[in-house]
Amino acid sequence: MPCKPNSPLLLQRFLPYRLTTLSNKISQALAAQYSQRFDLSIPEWRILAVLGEGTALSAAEIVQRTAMDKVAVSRAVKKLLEKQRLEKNQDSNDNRRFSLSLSESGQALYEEVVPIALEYERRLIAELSHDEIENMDKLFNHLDNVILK
Amino acid sequence: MPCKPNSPLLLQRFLPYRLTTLSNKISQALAAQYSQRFDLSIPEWRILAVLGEGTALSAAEIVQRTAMDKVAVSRAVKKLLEKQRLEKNQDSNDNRRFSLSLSESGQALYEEVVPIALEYERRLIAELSHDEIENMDKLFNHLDNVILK
DNA sequence: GCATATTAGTTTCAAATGAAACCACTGACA
DNA sequence: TGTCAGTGGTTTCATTTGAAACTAATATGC
Repeated sequence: MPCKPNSPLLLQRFLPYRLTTLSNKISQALAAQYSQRFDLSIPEWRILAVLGEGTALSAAEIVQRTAMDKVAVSRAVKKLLEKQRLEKNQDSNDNRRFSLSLSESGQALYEEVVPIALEYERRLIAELSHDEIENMDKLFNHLDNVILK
Repeated sequence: MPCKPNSPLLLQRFLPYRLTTLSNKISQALAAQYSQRFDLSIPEWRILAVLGEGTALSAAEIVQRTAMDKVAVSRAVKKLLEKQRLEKNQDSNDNRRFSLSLSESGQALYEEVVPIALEYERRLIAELSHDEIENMDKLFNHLDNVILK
Protein backbone atom coordinates (compact mmCIF):
# COMPACT_ATOMS: atom_id res chain seq x y z
CA MET A 1 0.00 0.00 0.00
CA PRO A 2 1.51 3.31 -1.00
CA CYS A 3 2.16 5.49 2.00
CA LYS A 4 1.15 9.13 1.59
CA PRO A 5 4.55 10.71 2.11
CA ASN A 6 3.82 14.18 3.49
CA SER A 7 0.49 14.26 5.21
CA PRO A 8 -0.34 17.88 5.95
CA LEU A 9 -1.96 17.10 9.29
CA LEU A 10 -0.32 15.00 11.95
CA LEU A 11 -2.75 14.38 14.75
CA GLN A 12 0.01 14.17 17.36
CA ARG A 13 1.08 17.68 16.52
CA PHE A 14 -2.33 19.20 16.07
CA LEU A 15 -2.96 21.75 18.80
CA PRO A 16 -6.62 21.01 19.63
CA TYR A 17 -5.81 17.32 19.85
CA ARG A 18 -2.75 17.82 22.03
CA LEU A 19 -4.71 20.02 24.38
CA THR A 20 -7.56 17.58 24.89
CA THR A 21 -5.41 14.53 25.47
CA LEU A 22 -3.18 16.45 27.83
CA SER A 23 -6.03 17.95 29.78
CA ASN A 24 -7.89 14.64 30.00
CA LYS A 25 -4.88 12.89 31.38
CA ILE A 26 -4.15 15.64 33.88
CA SER A 27 -7.74 15.92 35.13
CA GLN A 28 -8.02 12.18 35.50
CA ALA A 29 -4.71 11.83 37.28
CA LEU A 30 -5.70 14.55 39.70
CA ALA A 31 -9.23 13.23 40.25
CA ALA A 32 -7.74 9.82 40.96
CA GLN A 33 -6.15 11.35 44.02
CA TYR A 34 -9.27 12.77 45.60
CA SER A 35 -12.43 11.35 44.01
CA GLN A 36 -12.78 7.98 45.70
CA ARG A 37 -10.98 9.04 48.85
CA PHE A 38 -13.26 12.00 49.49
CA ASP A 39 -16.31 10.91 47.50
CA LEU A 40 -16.01 13.97 45.30
CA SER A 41 -16.64 14.22 41.58
CA ILE A 42 -14.81 16.71 39.38
CA PRO A 43 -17.80 19.08 39.18
CA GLU A 44 -18.24 18.86 42.94
CA TRP A 45 -14.60 19.64 43.49
CA ARG A 46 -14.81 22.69 41.24
CA ILE A 47 -17.71 24.09 43.19
CA LEU A 48 -15.92 23.45 46.43
CA ALA A 49 -12.93 25.24 44.99
CA VAL A 50 -14.71 28.45 44.00
CA LEU A 51 -16.70 28.60 47.19
CA GLY A 52 -13.51 27.94 49.11
CA GLU A 53 -12.29 31.28 47.86
CA GLY A 54 -14.59 32.79 50.44
CA THR A 55 -17.43 34.60 48.73
CA ALA A 56 -20.88 33.08 48.81
CA LEU A 57 -22.20 32.63 45.29
CA SER A 58 -25.50 31.89 43.60
CA ALA A 59 -25.75 28.94 41.23
CA ALA A 60 -25.63 31.31 38.25
CA GLU A 61 -22.49 32.93 39.60
CA ILE A 62 -20.89 29.51 40.01
CA VAL A 63 -21.70 28.82 36.38
CA GLN A 64 -19.91 31.99 35.38
CA ARG A 65 -16.89 31.40 37.56
CA THR A 66 -16.36 27.74 36.74
CA ALA A 67 -17.39 27.70 33.08
CA MET A 68 -19.48 24.65 33.94
CA ASP A 69 -22.85 23.84 32.45
CA LYS A 70 -25.78 25.07 34.55
CA VAL A 71 -27.23 21.56 34.72
CA ALA A 72 -23.93 20.21 35.99
CA VAL A 73 -23.85 22.92 38.64
CA SER A 74 -27.40 22.22 39.70
CA ARG A 75 -26.68 18.53 40.14
CA ALA A 76 -23.36 18.92 41.88
CA VAL A 77 -24.84 21.48 44.26
CA LYS A 78 -27.66 19.09 45.07
CA LYS A 79 -25.18 16.33 45.91
CA LEU A 80 -23.04 18.64 48.01
CA LEU A 81 -26.10 19.82 49.91
CA GLU A 82 -27.11 16.22 50.57
CA LYS A 83 -23.64 15.56 51.90
CA GLN A 84 -23.92 18.70 54.04
CA ARG A 85 -20.89 20.29 52.49
CA LEU A 86 -22.76 23.47 51.57
CA GLU A 87 -25.16 25.91 53.14
CA LYS A 88 -28.00 27.44 51.21
CA ASN A 89 -29.36 30.88 52.04
CA GLN A 90 -32.41 32.36 50.39
CA ASP A 91 -31.75 35.69 48.84
CA SER A 92 -33.92 38.16 50.74
CA ASN A 93 -34.64 40.24 47.62
CA ASP A 94 -35.29 37.45 45.17
CA ASN A 95 -36.98 34.22 46.16
CA ARG A 96 -35.65 32.36 43.14
CA ARG A 97 -32.07 32.95 44.13
CA PHE A 98 -30.09 31.57 46.98
CA SER A 99 -26.47 31.97 47.79
CA LEU A 100 -24.25 29.03 48.52
CA SER A 101 -21.28 28.80 50.80
CA LEU A 102 -19.22 26.08 52.40
CA SER A 103 -20.53 24.55 55.58
CA GLU A 104 -18.13 23.78 58.38
CA SER A 105 -17.65 20.27 57.01
CA GLY A 106 -17.37 21.65 53.48
CA GLN A 107 -14.63 23.99 54.60
CA ALA A 108 -12.87 21.08 56.30
CA LEU A 109 -13.09 19.01 53.14
CA TYR A 110 -11.83 21.93 51.10
CA GLU A 111 -8.85 22.27 53.37
CA GLU A 112 -8.07 18.60 52.95
CA VAL A 113 -8.28 18.59 49.18
CA VAL A 114 -6.55 21.87 48.38
CA PRO A 115 -3.08 20.74 49.42
CA ILE A 116 -3.44 17.64 47.26
CA ALA A 117 -4.49 19.72 44.28
CA LEU A 118 -1.75 22.26 44.78
CA GLU A 119 0.85 19.60 45.30
CA TYR A 120 -0.22 17.99 42.07
CA GLU A 121 0.03 21.27 40.22
CA ARG A 122 3.40 21.91 41.82
CA ARG A 123 4.66 18.59 40.49
CA LEU A 124 3.48 19.43 37.01
CA ILE A 125 5.43 22.64 36.87
CA ALA A 126 8.25 21.76 39.23
CA GLU A 127 10.87 21.58 36.53
CA LEU A 128 9.82 24.73 34.73
CA SER A 129 11.70 27.97 35.20
CA HIS A 130 10.00 31.11 36.34
CA ASP A 131 10.07 32.41 32.78
CA GLU A 132 8.60 29.26 31.36
CA ILE A 133 5.72 29.48 33.80
CA GLU A 134 5.25 33.13 32.92
CA ASN A 135 5.15 32.21 29.22
CA MET A 136 2.70 29.40 29.83
CA ASP A 137 0.43 31.82 31.58
CA LYS A 138 0.61 34.26 28.70
CA LEU A 139 0.02 31.48 26.22
CA PHE A 140 -3.18 30.41 27.95
CA ASN A 141 -4.39 33.98 28.18
CA HIS A 142 -3.69 34.43 24.52
CA LEU A 143 -5.54 31.27 23.50
CA ASP A 144 -8.46 32.13 25.77
CA ASN A 145 -8.78 35.42 23.95
CA VAL A 146 -8.39 34.09 20.44
CA ILE A 147 -11.25 31.63 20.96
CA LEU A 148 -13.65 34.47 21.61
CA LYS A 149 -12.85 35.42 18.01
CA MET B 1 -19.59 38.38 55.05
CA PRO B 2 -15.86 38.38 55.58
CA CYS B 3 -14.02 37.55 52.43
CA LYS B 4 -11.17 35.13 52.87
CA PRO B 5 -8.33 37.40 51.84
CA ASN B 6 -5.69 35.08 50.44
CA SER B 7 -7.23 31.90 49.24
CA PRO B 8 -4.40 29.49 48.44
CA LEU B 9 -6.15 28.11 45.38
CA LEU B 10 -7.73 30.25 42.71
CA LEU B 11 -9.57 28.06 40.27
CA GLN B 12 -9.00 30.46 37.39
CA ARG B 13 -5.28 30.12 37.85
CA PHE B 14 -5.17 26.43 38.56
CA LEU B 15 -3.40 24.63 35.73
CA PRO B 16 -5.62 21.53 35.39
CA TYR B 17 -8.68 23.72 35.37
CA ARG B 18 -7.30 26.15 32.81
CA LEU B 19 -6.34 23.30 30.54
CA THR B 20 -9.74 21.62 30.57
CA THR B 21 -11.75 24.76 29.99
CA LEU B 22 -9.41 25.85 27.23
CA SER B 23 -9.37 22.50 25.50
CA ASN B 24 -13.15 22.10 25.76
CA LYS B 25 -13.74 25.46 24.18
CA ILE B 26 -11.24 24.82 21.40
CA SER B 27 -12.53 21.34 20.57
CA GLN B 28 -16.11 22.53 20.51
CA ALA B 29 -15.34 25.55 18.38
CA LEU B 30 -13.53 23.36 15.90
CA ALA B 31 -16.15 20.63 15.87
CA ALA B 32 -18.79 23.28 15.25
CA GLN B 33 -17.12 23.89 11.91
CA TYR B 34 -17.24 20.34 10.63
CA SER B 35 -19.58 18.14 12.67
CA GLN B 36 -23.00 19.03 11.27
CA ARG B 37 -21.68 19.99 7.88
CA PHE B 38 -19.93 16.68 7.29
CA ASP B 39 -21.88 14.49 9.71
CA LEU B 40 -18.72 13.73 11.62
CA SER B 41 -18.30 13.36 15.38
CA ILE B 42 -15.06 14.22 17.15
CA PRO B 43 -14.03 10.55 17.53
CA GLU B 44 -14.83 9.93 13.87
CA TRP B 45 -12.77 12.92 12.82
CA ARG B 46 -9.82 11.68 14.85
CA ILE B 47 -9.88 8.31 13.20
CA LEU B 48 -10.15 9.93 9.80
CA ALA B 49 -7.17 12.09 10.74
CA VAL B 50 -4.82 9.25 11.69
CA LEU B 51 -5.83 7.12 8.76
CA GLY B 52 -5.40 10.12 6.51
CA GLU B 53 -1.74 10.03 7.37
CA GLY B 54 -1.55 7.12 4.97
CA THR B 55 -0.80 3.95 6.91
CA ALA B 56 -3.53 1.40 7.34
CA LEU B 57 -4.05 0.65 11.03
CA SER B 58 -5.83 -1.93 13.14
CA ALA B 59 -8.35 -0.78 15.74
CA ALA B 60 -5.81 -1.37 18.49
CA GLU B 61 -3.26 0.73 16.67
CA ILE B 62 -5.79 3.51 16.32
CA VAL B 63 -6.34 3.35 20.07
CA GLN B 64 -2.61 3.80 20.59
CA ARG B 65 -2.21 6.61 18.12
CA THR B 66 -5.26 8.62 19.15
CA ALA B 67 -5.29 7.99 22.90
CA MET B 68 -8.98 7.23 22.52
CA ASP B 69 -10.88 4.61 24.45
CA LYS B 70 -11.15 1.28 22.63
CA VAL B 71 -14.93 1.35 22.91
CA ALA B 72 -15.02 4.81 21.35
CA VAL B 73 -12.83 3.58 18.52
CA SER B 74 -14.97 0.51 17.95
CA ARG B 75 -18.11 2.61 17.71
CA ALA B 76 -16.67 5.33 15.54
CA VAL B 77 -15.16 2.76 13.17
CA LYS B 78 -18.54 1.07 12.89
CA LYS B 79 -20.19 4.36 11.96
CA LEU B 80 -17.50 5.23 9.45
CA LEU B 81 -17.81 1.80 7.86
CA GLU B 82 -21.57 2.25 7.58
CA LYS B 83 -20.98 5.57 5.89
CA GLN B 84 -18.47 3.90 3.55
CA ARG B 85 -15.66 6.16 4.64
CA LEU B 86 -13.37 3.26 5.54
CA GLU B 87 -12.24 -0.02 4.12
CA LYS B 88 -11.72 -3.07 6.25
CA ASN B 89 -9.18 -5.76 5.34
CA GLN B 90 -8.81 -8.98 7.24
CA ASP B 91 -5.31 -9.59 8.48
CA SER B 92 -4.08 -12.71 6.71
CA ASN B 93 -2.11 -13.91 9.74
CA ASP B 94 -4.63 -13.15 12.45
CA ASN B 95 -8.35 -13.52 11.87
CA ARG B 96 -9.25 -11.33 14.81
CA ARG B 97 -7.42 -8.36 13.35
CA PHE B 98 -8.26 -6.25 10.39
CA SER B 99 -6.60 -3.17 9.12
CA LEU B 100 -8.52 -0.04 8.34
CA SER B 101 -7.83 2.57 5.73
CA LEU B 102 -9.70 5.41 4.10
CA SER B 103 -11.97 4.54 1.21
CA GLU B 104 -12.07 6.83 -1.80
CA SER B 105 -14.93 8.76 -0.25
CA GLY B 106 -13.15 8.75 3.13
CA GLN B 107 -10.08 10.24 1.50
CA ALA B 108 -12.25 12.87 -0.18
CA LEU B 109 -13.87 13.75 3.13
CA TYR B 110 -10.47 13.90 4.79
CA GLU B 111 -9.27 16.30 2.17
CA GLU B 112 -12.26 18.50 2.74
CA VAL B 113 -11.94 18.63 6.51
CA VAL B 114 -8.16 18.97 6.85
CA PRO B 115 -7.97 22.51 5.48
CA ILE B 116 -10.69 23.58 7.89
CA ALA B 117 -8.85 22.04 10.81
CA LEU B 118 -5.52 23.48 9.80
CA GLU B 119 -6.99 26.88 9.19
CA TYR B 120 -8.51 26.81 12.65
CA GLU B 121 -5.20 25.87 14.20
CA ARG B 122 -3.49 28.56 12.17
CA ARG B 123 -5.86 31.14 13.57
CA LEU B 124 -5.16 30.00 17.10
CA ILE B 125 -1.44 30.50 16.77
CA ALA B 126 -1.42 33.25 14.15
CA GLU B 127 -0.25 35.92 16.54
CA LEU B 128 2.43 33.84 18.20
CA SER B 129 6.06 34.23 17.26
CA HIS B 130 8.14 31.32 16.09
CA ASP B 131 9.78 31.16 19.52
CA GLU B 132 6.49 31.18 21.34
CA ILE B 133 5.28 28.27 19.24
CA GLU B 134 8.51 26.45 19.90
CA ASN B 135 8.08 27.01 23.62
CA MET B 136 4.49 25.87 23.53
CA ASP B 137 5.61 22.68 21.90
CA LYS B 138 8.25 22.09 24.53
CA LEU B 139 5.77 22.85 27.27
CA PHE B 140 3.34 20.23 26.02
CA ASN B 141 6.11 17.69 25.64
CA HIS B 142 7.21 18.41 29.16
CA LEU B 143 3.71 18.10 30.63
CA ASP B 144 3.11 14.90 28.68
CA ASN B 145 6.21 13.43 30.24
CA VAL B 146 5.54 14.58 33.78
CA ILE B 147 2.12 12.94 33.79
CA LEU B 148 3.68 9.56 33.22
CA LYS B 149 5.30 10.17 36.63
C1' DG C 1 -2.90 -32.48 20.53
C1' DC C 2 -5.52 -30.11 24.67
C1' DA C 3 -6.02 -26.90 28.45
C1' DT C 4 -4.95 -22.04 29.72
C1' DA C 5 -3.74 -17.50 29.22
C1' DT C 6 -3.72 -13.41 26.07
C1' DT C 7 -5.16 -10.41 22.72
C1' DA C 8 -8.57 -8.08 19.13
C1' DG C 9 -12.65 -6.22 18.95
C1' DT C 10 -17.75 -5.89 20.44
C1' DT C 11 -21.64 -5.58 23.47
C1' DT C 12 -23.93 -4.48 27.70
C1' DC C 13 -25.19 -1.71 31.28
C1' DA C 14 -25.05 1.91 34.34
C1' DA C 15 -23.53 6.62 34.99
C1' DA C 16 -22.42 11.32 33.07
C1' DT C 17 -23.78 14.77 30.02
C1' DG C 18 -26.40 18.65 27.91
C1' DA C 19 -30.25 20.63 25.04
C1' DA C 20 -34.70 21.79 25.62
C1' DA C 21 -38.75 22.00 28.28
C1' DC C 22 -40.13 23.24 32.51
C1' DC C 23 -41.63 25.76 37.07
C1' DA C 24 -41.43 29.61 39.98
C1' DC C 25 -40.56 34.09 40.61
C1' DT C 26 -39.45 39.05 39.37
C1' DG C 27 -39.91 43.38 37.05
C1' DA C 28 -41.90 46.29 33.58
C1' DC C 29 -45.49 48.24 31.61
C1' DA C 30 -50.58 48.99 30.61
C1' DT D 1 -53.65 44.77 39.32
C1' DG D 2 -53.03 41.77 35.33
C1' DT D 3 -50.39 40.27 31.74
C1' DC D 4 -46.15 39.13 29.74
C1' DA D 5 -41.13 38.93 28.85
C1' DG D 6 -37.01 37.60 31.14
C1' DT D 7 -34.24 35.18 34.75
C1' DG D 8 -32.82 31.50 38.44
C1' DG D 9 -32.81 26.97 38.97
C1' DT D 10 -34.55 22.05 38.15
C1' DT D 11 -36.22 18.14 35.56
C1' DT D 12 -36.69 15.28 31.51
C1' DC D 13 -35.02 12.76 27.96
C1' DA D 14 -32.09 11.30 24.52
C1' DT D 15 -27.18 10.81 23.66
C1' DT D 16 -22.42 9.90 25.04
C1' DT D 17 -19.30 7.64 27.74
C1' DG D 18 -16.46 3.85 29.77
C1' DA D 19 -15.79 -0.14 32.90
C1' DA D 20 -16.58 -4.74 32.83
C1' DA D 21 -18.25 -8.78 30.67
C1' DC D 22 -18.21 -11.11 26.52
C1' DT D 23 -16.90 -13.63 21.88
C1' DA D 24 -13.64 -15.25 18.93
C1' DA D 25 -9.13 -16.16 17.68
C1' DT D 26 -4.14 -16.85 18.73
C1' DA D 27 -0.19 -18.24 21.54
C1' DT D 28 1.99 -20.91 25.15
C1' DG D 29 2.79 -24.81 28.25
C1' DC D 30 2.40 -29.42 28.96
